[in-house]
Amino acid sequence: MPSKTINPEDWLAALDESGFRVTTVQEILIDIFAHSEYPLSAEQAWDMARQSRPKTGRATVYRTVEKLENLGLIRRVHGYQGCSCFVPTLPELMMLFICLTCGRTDYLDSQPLENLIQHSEDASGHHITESRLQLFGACADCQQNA
Amino acid sequence: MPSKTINPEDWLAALDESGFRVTTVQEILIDIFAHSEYPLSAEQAWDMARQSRPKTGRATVYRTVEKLENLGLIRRVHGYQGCSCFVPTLPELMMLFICLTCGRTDYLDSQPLENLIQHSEDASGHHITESRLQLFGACADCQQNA
DNA sequence: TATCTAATTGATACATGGTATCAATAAGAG
DNA sequence: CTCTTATTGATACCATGTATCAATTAGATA
Repeated sequence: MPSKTINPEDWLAALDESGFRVTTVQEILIDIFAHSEYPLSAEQAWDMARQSRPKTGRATVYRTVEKLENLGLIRRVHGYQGCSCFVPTLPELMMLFICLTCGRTDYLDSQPLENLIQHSEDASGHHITESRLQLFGACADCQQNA
Repeated sequence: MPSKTINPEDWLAALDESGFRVTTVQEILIDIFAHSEYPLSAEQAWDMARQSRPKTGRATVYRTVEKLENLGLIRRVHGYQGCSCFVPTLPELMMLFICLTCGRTDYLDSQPLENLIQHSEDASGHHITESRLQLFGACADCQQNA
């Protein structure tokens, strides 16, 4: 089972190493995304950021979300309620599962996906450089409580 | 290798069977989507529809696209240039490959995906009811012409 | 610590993609 | 052919995201 630990310190270090400044707003947003169990939109993140820092600007949040996405720290969720939410990226390539009942996300071992890609490349002749897989359904907990 | 034939007649029949009226605009749009090699946005479809019927309204196109999506005749592509384009749905569940060079789509056999889902269900305890997989890269043709 | 410079920010205006409204039109059942 | 109502087009509207630009602030340097 893959590790599911996310460390905000590492994100700040990644910002720094990429030549960006470490600012208050970015610290707040990193903390928000790193600790959320649910996918968050920029708009939701803005609401949450203003709870701890009311004058936070909307554009700043959108810019920071874009920056975090470009750095690979968060990734976009292509869900059933649109495609504007983000979850933390885990170090290894992992498949994302989203529970349609409680909304929580889980990361699954991606070895089967790597096998699938290899197989599909061989069968089709295409060279596959990127993949995007998401799984939806009822998580183990929600099945029990149904 | 799965069949890749799309028949506009079947789409019109599907509209009819679902209790919708078969109108000129919908015929035009069905023809556009059924014959496009590339994913099309509602906006692009609107432009194309107006070439054969200039007074076609924008809202009508958006409504028709939504209807076709709800009927399962077209499906949304979650691509790198946004998530607002659609491709025809093929009868069987198939994995979508999109060439990042020429933009064309290809449908691959989805048996490996079904195996993957089965495996992930067993390993995680989640009940998976929906999946969304897209593959990106260079198609066989574009590799040769590179 | 004080100074300096450019990255970052917030406010605003703007652009894009999509939806609600509603009178006019047209599909298709009788 | 008539009638009912789904569908349409025009318009206004909304939501999400982006460009602009003066003000602020991180953090390097003195």
